[in-house]
Amino acid sequence: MSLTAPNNEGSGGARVRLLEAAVAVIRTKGLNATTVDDLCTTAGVTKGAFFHHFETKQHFAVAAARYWSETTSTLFANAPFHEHSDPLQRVLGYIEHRKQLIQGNPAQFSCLVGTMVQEAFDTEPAVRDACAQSIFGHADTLVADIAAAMKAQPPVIKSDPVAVSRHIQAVIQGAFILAKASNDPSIAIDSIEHLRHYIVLLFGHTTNDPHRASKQNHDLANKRSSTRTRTR
Amino acid sequence: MSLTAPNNEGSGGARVRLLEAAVAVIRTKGLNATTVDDLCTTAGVTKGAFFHHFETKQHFAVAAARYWSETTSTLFANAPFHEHSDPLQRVLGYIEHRKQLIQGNPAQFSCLVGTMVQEAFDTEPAVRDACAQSIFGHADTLVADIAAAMKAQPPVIKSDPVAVSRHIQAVIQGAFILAKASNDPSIAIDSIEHLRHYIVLLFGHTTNDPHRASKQNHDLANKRSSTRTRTR
DNA sequence: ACGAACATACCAACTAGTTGGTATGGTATC
DNA sequence: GATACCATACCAACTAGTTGGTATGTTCGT
Repeated sequence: MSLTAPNNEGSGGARVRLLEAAVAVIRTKGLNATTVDDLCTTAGVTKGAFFHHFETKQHFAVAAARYWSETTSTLFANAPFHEHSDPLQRVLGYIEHRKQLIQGNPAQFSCLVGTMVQEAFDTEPAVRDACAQSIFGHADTLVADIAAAMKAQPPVIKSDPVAVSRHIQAVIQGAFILAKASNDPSIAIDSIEHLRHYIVLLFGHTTNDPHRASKQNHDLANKRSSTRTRTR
Repeated sequence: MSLTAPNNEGSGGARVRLLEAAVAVIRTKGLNATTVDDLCTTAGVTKGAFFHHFETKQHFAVAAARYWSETTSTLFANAPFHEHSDPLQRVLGYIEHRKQLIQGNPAQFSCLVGTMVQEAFDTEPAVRDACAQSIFGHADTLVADIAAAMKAQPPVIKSDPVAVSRHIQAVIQGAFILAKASNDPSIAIDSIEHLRHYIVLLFGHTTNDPHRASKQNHDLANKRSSTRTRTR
């Protein structure tokens, strides 16, 4: 067993440690303000390790976006809201799930790729595309349920399931910006709540019953082991 | 008259030229990627002028946020949607107005302070606060109309006018992020359209009449001289 | 002539990326 | 089953270029 290893993870961990560091640091400072040295210090590795695993900082940003996609998609795939039998309840359960993830500092609950794409969209196409794949790939996971809900009960305003799934992401991303500006998560939560109202109204549930979906979701969460770690 | 002046605006213009440059450059590259030299080159002035007018780059960012607030608030104050007699139509007119401003490159229609706050919220409180004042100050301009609309016709789900005004801003900000990621303004437009649907549904107008507010707004715009320059 | 509004030249600190080297674990050979 | 060989993972020191900021002029309106 190695006694000289400076980190306590043994060999092979630098890459993942750097990507984890990216999630933490870039969400607080943004992509351009995050230096390679920042990342190395946070990850507990040296610059040599960084450029061994990643050709350039830009390549690293792309890898970070993909890493973000992979880790978050796993979390959402295992979230309890999928167990609802009704597709509309699954959609509302997703929104409720997103709402419950919003707490603490914006750097802890906001979206890595939403932050990065603002800085990279016009200057680094590769990073932008990786962020786009992350956002729209995530949105796509909602389309089937939205479409099924529309088939079961036609919306009061004719809508495209894909466009609705993207609108949901837009509201969430916008809520993060307002939370960052105000330094107050509750403002983001309020906006997600309005998003939930919209979906409810869109499917003709005009009665105001704010606790219904929320309660069902909560019950499901208690049935399982709560696997909350972080948000998207 | 000066013959030696390197810029064609005469003396005293450097400050405004730098602030105009900030709007253009920061919206495409972000705050941290924008160097002081970038700003000076774009503005056609030298570094000496920059640091004559602004103590530090951070102070400049605060000034840019305030300048953004001032210029955009003037534009919105003079927009034609205020002429609607019905408060709900004024709110829908605002949304329609925002939708029509979305075209071309995201750098041309997206929000300066929404971009900046993502980079500055945790590292530069002064910049964050200036951005917050810009966003929430703008949202506040909608509150009176939303409240009046609610008094005239109670919403189907009880809502706070302030929270609704902020939700509107959240959707718009989120729409910008999706437009940047996809490099496609139409995705942002789709989301604003869903926002309009939400307001319509919230006030009980369950009939799908998508052309009504849009048409009225368009008629108003034709009555006046179109003063479109740029968005917020 | 005097201060406000610039311009020019410069610097110390920082940044992405490089170089040359070391530690380690696996594998083929005998 | 020891040894030579090698690829991968990593480290410390260095470099060329960039960055925010400064020190010292110069110009111009009044």
